Amino acid sequence: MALNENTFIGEYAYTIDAKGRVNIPAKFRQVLSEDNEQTFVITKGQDPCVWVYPQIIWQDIMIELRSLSALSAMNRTVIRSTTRYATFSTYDKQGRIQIPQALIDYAQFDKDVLIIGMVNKIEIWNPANMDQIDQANQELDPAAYEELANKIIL
Amino acid sequence: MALNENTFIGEYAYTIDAKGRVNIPAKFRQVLSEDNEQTFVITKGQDPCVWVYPQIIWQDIMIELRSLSALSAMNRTVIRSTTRYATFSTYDKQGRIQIPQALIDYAQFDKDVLIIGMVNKIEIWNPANMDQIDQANQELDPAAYEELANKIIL
DNA sequence: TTAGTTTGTGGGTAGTTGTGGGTAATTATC
DNA sequence: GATAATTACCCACAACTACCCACAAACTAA
Repeated sequence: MALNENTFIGEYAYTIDAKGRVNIPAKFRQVLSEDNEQTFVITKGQDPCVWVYPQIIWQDIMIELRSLSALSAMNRTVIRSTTRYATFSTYDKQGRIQIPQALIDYAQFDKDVLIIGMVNKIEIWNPANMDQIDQANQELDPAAYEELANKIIL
Repeated sequence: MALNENTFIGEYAYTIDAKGRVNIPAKFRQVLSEDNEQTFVITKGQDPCVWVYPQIIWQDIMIELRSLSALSAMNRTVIRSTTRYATFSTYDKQGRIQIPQALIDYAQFDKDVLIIGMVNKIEIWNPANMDQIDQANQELDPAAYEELANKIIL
């Protein structure tokens, strides 16, 4: 795999139009591997946002989910929540994907959206929700956050 | 890896032009390893400055981030805050990279900038901020200096 | 010193990108 | 099966970006 294939980083302020279409940032389209065939899987995020996977990555997620035992109620919940809202979507000639209405409602999209590269997937947020949630997560356990961040930042 | 590959030292006074472009010092370009493909990752520094990684070094950060499960809210926050302000940037024929507007604002760049080699990454400062912050940091905790002495021989 | 090369800085132009909207095809509803 | 609603595909355009050329200053070598 080429150096940065299917690796998404950065933040982009875009809009969602009346038809529920959102542009995939050009930089994200450029790092998509060929075998993705311009197709993403759009699903519900764990946070109040929308997750968008390249279909190649999604296949790996499916394999992982398959390996989870269905005996655990927790496992079943995880499988259900990631699978339930998932749809395939190929972007149009302008590079836009269509967000299903159910997810627009869930993530409370109005017009402006924030698109964030999350390495192996893409998050789409209502900007108003973003900072609020992120802040709250960080304050859950500042010490643990600090430790983890220090381990990663070079 | 050759001895001085991707190792940046020294300080350079350059300017940022109206289009937000900054020159990468020739000496820095010369020590870049081939596999960097003339590409850097530009992101927000911990101090009020801009950090620039060769993409090879950034790759290590990405590997760490990929290993974090998205089921943990804390992990998601760490990934988000790490990648949010980051962009890939290949330098142009004149050896310049483009600094995103958000980072120009954050680091308060006007026209003059100070470029500092930080061994495995590069820092870009507004010269006015530089002295001030550096001074403050040194006075922060003399004891911490002593502690560091046990780990590093200068 | 002088000529040739490299380096830093500025700006013009063509192509790309984000966004809006129109029309035809498809699907759903009665 | 007819009509309405939705979706897919196409075109248009302003704003932005990448790429190219130019040039002066700094450096290098003879």
